[in-house]
Amino acid sequence: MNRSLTRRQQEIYDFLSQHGSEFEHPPTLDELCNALGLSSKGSLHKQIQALVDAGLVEPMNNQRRGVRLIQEEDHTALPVLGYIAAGHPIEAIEQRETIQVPELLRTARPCYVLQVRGDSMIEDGILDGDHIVIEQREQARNGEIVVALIDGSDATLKRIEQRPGEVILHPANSQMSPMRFSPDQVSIQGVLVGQMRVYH
Amino acid sequence: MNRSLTRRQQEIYDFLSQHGSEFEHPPTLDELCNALGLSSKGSLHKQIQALVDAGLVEPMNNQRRGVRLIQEEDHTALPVLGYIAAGHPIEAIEQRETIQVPELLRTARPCYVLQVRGDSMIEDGILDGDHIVIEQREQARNGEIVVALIDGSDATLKRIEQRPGEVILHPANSQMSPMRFSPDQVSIQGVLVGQMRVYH
DNA sequence: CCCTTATGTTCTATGTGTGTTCTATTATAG
DNA sequence: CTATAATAGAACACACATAGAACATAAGGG
Repeated sequence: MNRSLTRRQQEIYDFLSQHGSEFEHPPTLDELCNALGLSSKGSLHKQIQALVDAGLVEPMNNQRRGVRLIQEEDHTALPVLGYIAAGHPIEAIEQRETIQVPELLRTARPCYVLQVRGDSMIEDGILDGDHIVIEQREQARNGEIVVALIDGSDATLKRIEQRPGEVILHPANSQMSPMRFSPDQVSIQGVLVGQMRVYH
Repeated sequence: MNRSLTRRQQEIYDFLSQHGSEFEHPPTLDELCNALGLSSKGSLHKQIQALVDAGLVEPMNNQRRGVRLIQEEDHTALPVLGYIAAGHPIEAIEQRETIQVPELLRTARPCYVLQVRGDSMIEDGILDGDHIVIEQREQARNGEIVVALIDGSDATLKRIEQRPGEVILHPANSQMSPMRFSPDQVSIQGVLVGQMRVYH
């Protein structure tokens, strides 16, 4: 889809990117002309139409200040919802953040990313600061590592064991003990499908 | 398809590779002529046409600045060179393989990916089967985890400690012992900058 | 509600940068 | 010598860009 833009179109696109991050409202055609050193908004309009056709700018049907860039979503990116530390609610990140996730590390189902806090899974090779990829689903098989919500408030990352009448959450840290709950206390938020770590 | 290029064609191709990584827009034929010391764009055009026929350059149908190299490279992908197991040469993969690597997990320098075999770094959270991202360089700071080549043949992934007159490679496995070498026995192949694991 | 103003849309005309094609000439290798 | 590669240069065709006028539509004020 990223067809080649002409030099001028690229210039206009770059200016729009720049402008969009600085000002709340898109510019008018006249303002654009002024900024780009053009004297004919008719010419400019033609260029912008090319960007619309290229799928980079929203179609502006007679709207004022309608020159808005289409923010094309990166299909390889997933939202980073926040931090997960054993025994605390998931701590949301202020502004919406995303991170690229290789296809290999995700599944066809909806996934999201959390950042790990703490050492509760250290013996399974999940360290403090790691990014983990979670597949969003409400059921898990025994032995899977899940994001579990306890009593509707506290989230934790543990290996799950579901027995008749009870649910056991196993940490991977010999200094911590498995936790037992009744099934109605525990709701599964997702299952671990990938993990990433930065060393630099 | 990859028929042999003539001397001039190779030269042009090389220049285009160079240019493409530096400038956003492809050059015009005139610019190319100038850069290559030609005075006839007609001649150049013929050469470029040969590159098009060879499948190395996109067909430029009357487009301005249409001299683009064909590149199907996914910029988020890195080559997977093979498996690394302590004390063996890196086992190359038959067919060239690549894997997507998030920007966060790589650096600006050239990087490649290996897959880990064995548990020698298990206590640092690097498990059998993990994919690791290696930044290609020949020097390392003490404490960094490196791909080291011992005696020119055996590759291994260890934490490095460089002392005057000796190099110590530390595994992260209490059942294994640090290994000592003289500096001329050890050559650093790269430094660990990222790690990924699949759980599904 | 109408009028004005600001702004987006459409059209024609024009210039020029740039790719294309051609012919002719000169190297270079076998 | 012959064939291939490489070059120059002219002539051409078209993509790209621009200006400017005229028209259409939205927004706001009286």
